[in-house]
Amino acid sequence: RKRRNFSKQASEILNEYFYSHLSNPYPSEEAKEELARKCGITVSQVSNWFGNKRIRYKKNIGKAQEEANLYAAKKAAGRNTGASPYNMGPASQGT
Amino acid sequence: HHHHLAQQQQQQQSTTAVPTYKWMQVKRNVPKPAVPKPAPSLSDYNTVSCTSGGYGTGLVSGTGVGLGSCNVGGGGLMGTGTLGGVLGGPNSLNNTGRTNFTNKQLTELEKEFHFNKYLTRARRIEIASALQLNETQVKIWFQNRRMKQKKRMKEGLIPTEPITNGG
DNA sequence: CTCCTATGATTGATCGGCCG
DNA sequence: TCGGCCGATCAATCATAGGA
Repeated sequence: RKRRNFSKQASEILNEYFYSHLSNPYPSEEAKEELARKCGITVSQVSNWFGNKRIRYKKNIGKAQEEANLYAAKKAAGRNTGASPYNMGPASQGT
Repeated sequence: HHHHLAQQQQQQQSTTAVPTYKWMQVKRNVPKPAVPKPAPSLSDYNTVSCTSGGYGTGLVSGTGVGLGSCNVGGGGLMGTGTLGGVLGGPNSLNNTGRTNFTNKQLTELEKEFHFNKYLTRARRIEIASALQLNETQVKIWFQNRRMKQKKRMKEGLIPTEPITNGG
């Protein structure tokens, strides 16, 4: 069985969501479905991706993650002028 | 939407410094990292050093950590099982406390699973004893198994055997 | 081709919520 | 109140893909 890395575009979408919700990177089932559709992968793969991302982010706290955060933060800020790709409900965020 | 609160610890204005959120500090009650006992006494094996408390800043979700630290030598459910095999059990405990199920054990468990997805108390005891596993181990295995099959159904509608499509 | 790192998938075990 | 189950997640690990 050969594992395939996700497309650059998919990784981009996932990272955008992750860093845009760094305060609570736990997408709801609904959000996962949306991400899966946009990334062209399954919901399970989205779950796996976030699971790995969270764990690996924690393992690198104080290394280069902060840098990555900067990357997405800027990106999100610039693109959100119109149709933001993060319209999905995160996971009981805010009230 | 459970033990994770989007509670901000600190909001730094500098872009280079990322705030530390709760989820980043969430530490789970990691199982016992095996028992480093090169010289197991044949009598005083009762001294089970459990990593109770002491997580300091760690946000252990557990409620009043102290007893649930050790998954072995507990009580109630696992009577003779003893996951960690304090008595030098034949189990393949990893350095991290993760149990390495043997092929035989997995085979037996899977066989049982095909027979019935849910176990009864009696059945569990039998299997646990037969496979030399903890009752909890068997219970958890079935739990995970059910979830796994469910997931398979959702993706490929194919229970058991993740056949690799030739496409 | 070889060595090392990044990354997706797997899985035993944990957490909180719900039910009888 | 207690034990079992569910759904989600954690945390360690496996195997492979990708870069130098």
